[in-house]
Order: sequence, then C-alpha cells, then structure tokens
Amino acid sequence: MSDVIAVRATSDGFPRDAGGGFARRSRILAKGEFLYRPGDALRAIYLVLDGAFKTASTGFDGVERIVGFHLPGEIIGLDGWSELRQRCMAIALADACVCQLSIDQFMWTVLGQKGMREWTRRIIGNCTRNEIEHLEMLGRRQPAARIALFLHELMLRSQHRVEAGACITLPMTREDIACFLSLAPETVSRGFKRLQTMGVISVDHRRIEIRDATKLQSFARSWHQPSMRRRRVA
Amino acid sequence: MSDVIAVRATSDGFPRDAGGGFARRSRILAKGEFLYRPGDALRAIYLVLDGAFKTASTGFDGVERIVGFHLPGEIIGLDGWSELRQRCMAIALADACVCQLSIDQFMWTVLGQKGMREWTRRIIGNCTRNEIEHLEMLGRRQPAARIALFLHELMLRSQHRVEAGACITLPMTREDIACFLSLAPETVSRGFKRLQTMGVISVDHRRIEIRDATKLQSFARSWHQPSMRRRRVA
DNA sequence: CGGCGCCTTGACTGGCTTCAAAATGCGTGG
DNA sequence: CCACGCATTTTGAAGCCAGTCAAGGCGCCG
Repeated sequence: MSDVIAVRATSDGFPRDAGGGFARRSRILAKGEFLYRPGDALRAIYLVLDGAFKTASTGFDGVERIVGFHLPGEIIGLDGWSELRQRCMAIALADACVCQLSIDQFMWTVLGQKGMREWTRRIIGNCTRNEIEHLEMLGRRQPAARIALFLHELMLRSQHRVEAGACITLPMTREDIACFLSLAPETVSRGFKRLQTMGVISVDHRRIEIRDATKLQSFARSWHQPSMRRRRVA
Repeated sequence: MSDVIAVRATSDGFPRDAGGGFARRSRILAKGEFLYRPGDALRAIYLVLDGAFKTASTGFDGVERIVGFHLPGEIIGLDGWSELRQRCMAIALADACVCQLSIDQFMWTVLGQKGMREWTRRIIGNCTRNEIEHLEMLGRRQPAARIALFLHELMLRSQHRVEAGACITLPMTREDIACFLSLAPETVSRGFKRLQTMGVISVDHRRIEIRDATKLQSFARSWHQPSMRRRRVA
C-alpha cells in the first residue's frame, strides 16, 4: 500500500483521531471476494484502503447492474441505509483492503461527536456526487462521450489530476465498464479504439494513457443534445 | 393539502416532535419557480409538503439533465452536500409548498439528538435508493421497459400501492420524462401508446390509469439483457 | 504447451433518433 | 364567450448507429 494511498485514506476517509476514538477493523479481500451481498444485514460502512471494488444490484432476474466503482479513499455501504439490509453486492475487483466501522458505532458514537459531522456530510455528499456523475454519463447519447466522461472521472478520482501523459490501469473488465455505462462490451471496445485513433488516449489492454487532456474533456462534454432546439436553458 | 399528504409528511419527513424542537419555515412556490439554483450556497434541506419538483444539473453547455423528481414527503437538497454549494437546480413542477430546515441547524443540532439519527439515516438512504432506481431505469435497453419502470416507481412513491384501477396524474411534461429517461420525447409518446395498446395502462394526456398491474411489472422487469449468455449471475 | 477468458474486429439487422408537420390543449386578451 | 397564439403532444417517414451474432487474436495461468 503506497504512501499516497495512506495519505488519501486519512484526508478523505476516517479522521485519524476522532475524539474518543472507535474500533476500526481492517479486512483483506482476495480478487473476486464479496464484501457483502444483497440482503445482508446492514453491519458497517467501509473505507477502501487498497484495491478497487464494484457495487452491483441484482435485478429481478439475477442480472447484475453495476451501480458504481470504488477506489481507495472512497466509501462503500450506503446502499443499505434505506432498508437496513444491503441492496447491492460489493465485490473486490482486485486484492483489496478495507477499513470497516460498525454501523452502530457510527450511528450512536460518531454522529454524536461534533468533529465527525463535517466528515459525515462530506462522505454522504461524495456518494451523492458520484451517483450524479453516473447519471451524467448515462445521459450522454454517444458512446464515445460516455466513455470519455468515464475515463475523465476515473482519472479525477484516482489521482486528482487530468493531464497529458497521465496513465491509469483499469481495475475492471470491459464487460463491467459496458454494464456500468449501459453499453455492449463491443461498443466499449470500439469506443476506446475510436478515442485512440483520434489521438485522445492510448490503449494497451487495461492501461490507458491520456494523450490529449483537452480533447478528452471536450469529448466528455460534447453531446448531441436530444432536441437541442427545444430544450430551454432555464 | 390532503390528509394523506399530511400523514406522509410526518411519517416520512421531519418528526413532529424532535426533542428541543427547531425552526421550521415553510415556503410557497409557484409553478416554474426555482427552489435553488446551481452554485447557490448550501443553506437548507427541504421537505416537499405539496406539489412536485424536479432537480436538474446543468451540463457544461447549459443543457439540463434531470436528476430526479420529488413528490410530497420526499427530501431535496442533498446535491449540495459535497461542495457546500448546490450542484443542481430545483424547480417546482406545479404550485408547491416545502418545509425548510437550515443546514446549520441540521448539522449542529439535529445530528446531535439521538432521536434524529434514525430519521437521518432513513432520508439519506431513501435518496440513495431513488438514485439506484434511476440507474435501474436507464439500464433498461427498451424504452417501453424504462417507461414501465418509471410509472411503476412513481406509483409506489405517490401512493404506496400498485394495482389495477390506480390512477396518477403526471406532474411533469413528456419532455421532462424523456430527459429523465434519456430518450427522445417522441419515443416517450410512442412508448405510452404502445403500453396502452397492449392494455397495460390507459393514457389520457397526463392522467395515467393502471389497467393491468401484473403486466406493468413484467414489462418493468423484462429486459433484453445485454449479452445475457455471458453475464454471470454471481 | 494447451485451455480458457478477455478483448478485438467484421458484417448485418432492428429500432430509436431525427426531421417534419399536424392535432390538441391551455392561457390570454379582445 | 370566443378567437387567437403558443406550448405540448402526437403521428408519419427515413436514416443512422448501437446491438447482436460470429469469428479470430491475445494474454494468463495451470
């Protein structure tokens, strides 16, 4: 686990010293292992320390819909807050490590501490933010735009900087990306290729290099608006 | 404002008697009025008492993307929790009334009261839940399935019962629905018609009557899965 | 070395988007 | 009360593009 991750875990995650302090248990997961499954009782919230996760909700027919990806420094577990049981499943995309905080402690101890409220607001806000980002992606009509937005967002979250030369290794398969963006895997593949052909990125299996951050942004923002003429700007 | 709404506002919304009590201001909005705009400082969270709202995030080009619809008993305002400024705009779809609770009070008073934490958990959970539902809709490939799921969800939220004979008046335009579902308005229109032709619903402008709740569900659940053969059931 | 996933590539089809125009409803003002 | 204009909704026809099916390449791990 790199220093960078340790630092981020502190700045974005659980405060290092939170007043009375509370039990923190860390847990190691192998690639493919479940952190929790749909229907599990709501037990804890989890801070990703290392590795990566996906959360997916099983549809009625057992088909999985990917709700989100979670990188080091991010929180997993809010999907259970409504029903007191987990609605989604959380799966490690690679060997991973999480820090878990019991939900009881969170509700009865943490929320009662003034210093924790700011932290609470932020993690909740970030969860909402990520979901809005997801909706933003799915709203884009053209696959290339969805993919560009996906990459841009992933870069932002993984290293807080989007610039030419930046490089990222995707922790998820093309199929997962496709599911997340509601596209066919083949379309994702073709989308990557198209972006590569246009000199925006460089693709080598799961390694993606940004070659032109400006173009990436403009692709992410471009959007054949559905009936642009009619839409009021408000 | 009907009794039903008053009851729901109490059961789903602010507790009637929350210990020390806190300032509640209600606000009346005319149809089309903004509750807040993108960039506004985070001031409060809002409980919808009557009417309906839409929250939309303006894309980079000023095109609006609809993030969600909000019915009586539901909460608006979490989109500002990440950045301390509202990310979305909230607009009244009809003459409406909200109860607002200052964010400072919420953070410093409400979270400190044991009795409020359960409520807090639930509203946050419901917000997450609604967003997952939205993702679920956008994941459906066929427009008819998205529309069916949309109607089904709206029925659930507006009267907690989905059965034949149930009737609902949509507060939003076809264009809003189209934007929410990421479809063309024409496609929404044709989708409604198709569901009507098949005897699932009966459409009279914005009045929708459920004629066959079972069929509606099966439509909402049906899904030409993207590459069904490959997708693992986990 | 061989099996197995994962990823890529190609051709075809279907359905949604788009463009265009008519119909309907609603609010406004005479 | 009616006439008008605007917004919304519906309907029709045509083109495009993502999904699907199928096959081939590549890396990974046993």
